[in-house]
Amino acid sequence: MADDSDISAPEAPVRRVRNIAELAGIAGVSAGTVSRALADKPMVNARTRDRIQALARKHGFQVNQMASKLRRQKTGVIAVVIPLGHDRRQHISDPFFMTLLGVLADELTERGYDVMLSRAIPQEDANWLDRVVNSGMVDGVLMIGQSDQFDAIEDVARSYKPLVVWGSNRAGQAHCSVGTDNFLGGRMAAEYLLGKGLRSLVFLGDTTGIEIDERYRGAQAAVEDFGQGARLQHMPIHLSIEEMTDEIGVAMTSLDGNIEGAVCASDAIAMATIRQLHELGIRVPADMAVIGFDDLPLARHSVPQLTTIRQNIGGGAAQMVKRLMTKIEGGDADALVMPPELVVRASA
Amino acid sequence: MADDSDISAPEAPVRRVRNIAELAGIAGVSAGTVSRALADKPMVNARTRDRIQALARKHGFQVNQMASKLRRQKTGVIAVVIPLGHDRRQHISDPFFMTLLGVLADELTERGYDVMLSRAIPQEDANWLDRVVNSGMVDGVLMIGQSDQFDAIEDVARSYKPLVVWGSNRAGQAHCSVGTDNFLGGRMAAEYLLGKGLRSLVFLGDTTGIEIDERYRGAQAAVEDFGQGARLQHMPIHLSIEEMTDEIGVAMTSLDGNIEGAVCASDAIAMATIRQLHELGIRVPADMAVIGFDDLPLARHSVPQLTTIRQNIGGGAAQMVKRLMTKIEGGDADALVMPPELVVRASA
DNA sequence: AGCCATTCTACAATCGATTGCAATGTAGTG
DNA sequence: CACTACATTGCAATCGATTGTAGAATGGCT
Repeated sequence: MADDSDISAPEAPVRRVRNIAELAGIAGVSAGTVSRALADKPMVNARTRDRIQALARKHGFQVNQMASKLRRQKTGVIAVVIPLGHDRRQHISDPFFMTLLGVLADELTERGYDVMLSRAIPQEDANWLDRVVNSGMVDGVLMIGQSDQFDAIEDVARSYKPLVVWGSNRAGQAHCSVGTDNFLGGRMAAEYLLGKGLRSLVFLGDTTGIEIDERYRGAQAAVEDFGQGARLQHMPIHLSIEEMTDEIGVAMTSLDGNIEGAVCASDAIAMATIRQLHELGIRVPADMAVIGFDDLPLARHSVPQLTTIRQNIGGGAAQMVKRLMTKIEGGDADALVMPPELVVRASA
Repeated sequence: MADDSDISAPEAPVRRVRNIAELAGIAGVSAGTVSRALADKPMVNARTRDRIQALARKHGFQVNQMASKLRRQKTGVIAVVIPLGHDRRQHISDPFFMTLLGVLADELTERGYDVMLSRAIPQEDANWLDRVVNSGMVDGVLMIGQSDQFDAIEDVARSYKPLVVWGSNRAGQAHCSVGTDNFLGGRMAAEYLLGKGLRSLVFLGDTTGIEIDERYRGAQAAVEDFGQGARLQHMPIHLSIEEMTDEIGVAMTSLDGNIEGAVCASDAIAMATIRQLHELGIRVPADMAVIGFDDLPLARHSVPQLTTIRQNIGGGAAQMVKRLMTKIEGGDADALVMPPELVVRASA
């Protein structure tokens, strides 16, 4: 009977309700009751609850998350941060970032969390991580890659629990990481090429970031162990697509002797390489074998399809989120090092 | 002299300060002064300001964003939402989404905004958009694609100003959109193939979403206008990479007669198509021409490189953000329809 | 009717930062 | 010395929702 819309026209423009107090006024109850009703607390009478919820719908009312989160000291937001440490021109749209981000976002939204995206540039902002962590905006932090910020991450991780990082695991490190055994992956890639009888190899990738450095050292180890005159040259290739393409072109023409196989630090590099070789009239894999790293969805879309070292991105993302959840709940979680897997397709 | 760290060990563990009041206590001033000092307000004495800022740094103090945002009624957060209306299995990691998201994120972080990522599934949640808009969590909303939610978007846009959508523009629509002339793009793609003497074409893409539907209708118009026995078949292909691949395989073998050219609704579809054709021993472009849509970065990485209809994603993203900013400041912004551009590479 | 147990609801404190206004202090001037 | 002007700082209200607790209302029972 206090419901005015029954009297006025059915399509009457309902006044926009901005806060709980107003809605409480309309419903003739107190703000506390409205809050409990909207939260489906059992304490409030079922009839009042339904009435209030209907009223809220009718007036298009949504509780103000800012206020709610402040009061409850819980935000329901997870930050996904991408440190662009060693290669600041690397774009956030890097295909590996994007792929992992996509899977993480799916996983998190499914659990009712919102995702906040942060791009961090350590050179410009020394306590980049602190800023995210202590902003009071997020319940936890997922990080994609360690870049060259291992120590900075360690610092924060010692006092901040809900943090999980995609990347390498060094013995005794404080932060919880989920990632692939990069050294083994690099080794597998090189061994595969060596096993095919190729002796003159090149590693394409910039080794400032620790993950790629480990891949390189793995490949090196494989070549050294193999002996028999096998050798591995090294060309640092940046990760931004624009730079990458030219650098690879230069690399291909400036290398020593006749290269038979390329171990690439990522699928993106591998694809750019294949394309450059194609333009130089060098056939893959007949004239040169190319092996990638990551096994991104697009690895299957190249021609020839990419032979690559697979990281289990989907499984890894799920594990990152799972570990983060237990950490948010106060538990502890250990690091996860997943075995890489050789995926033989057509490029090597 | 009140500074205890000068007396105790240099690496003394400093107590973690959680709020302004605590820091104010340490500094011997009031909370208000601390707030002003940290915000660099000119009102506070330079010496006190520096002292307080130093203290804040030392104790690793960051103002609580939740509280700050609540008080200031401004969040500094922009939501980027992706409606998965017609194709819920479409993954958030779709390459077009990811590419646009990447550019948007770069653009927004540069302006000091944080980015909140939302995946919306209209079937499961009728007022998905309302929820984002009225959560009090964001200052504005950017939407990637309209999917089949044109009306829902219109509804919200009528009362909610700071909303900009990537997608099509229909005469008289209420929401501000930035996008490509999809009809013209589809037409250009088909005309290009027709101009090469190809007569039997197929359009690959599901037309439930309005953008792709317009591309299809553009291609149709081109074929009809051309006459001379040219014809266009249609195969709906879903957008998730997993489904796509099989569907294309089926499509290629079940189509009527000898297809000479494929107009693809996206680069992702085009690349999957090229690969499938490669496996069937059909050469591109010698046996069949394939033209994509989008010109994603990866279009240059396929072999052969993709001929495609270019959408100006970078420019469009910049325009979306610019329009959103003027809308946030209370201004008005009109829609932008960008001309597509034919990029001829090697696949057609 | 009277009493107890049970359910609901209202009140008020709280989360942490911001900001208008009042109050204090200091310097400058006649 | 008195008084004004200005620079700083403190006080307290406020943003909007949540929640412990006290008290009111209801129902059942003797």
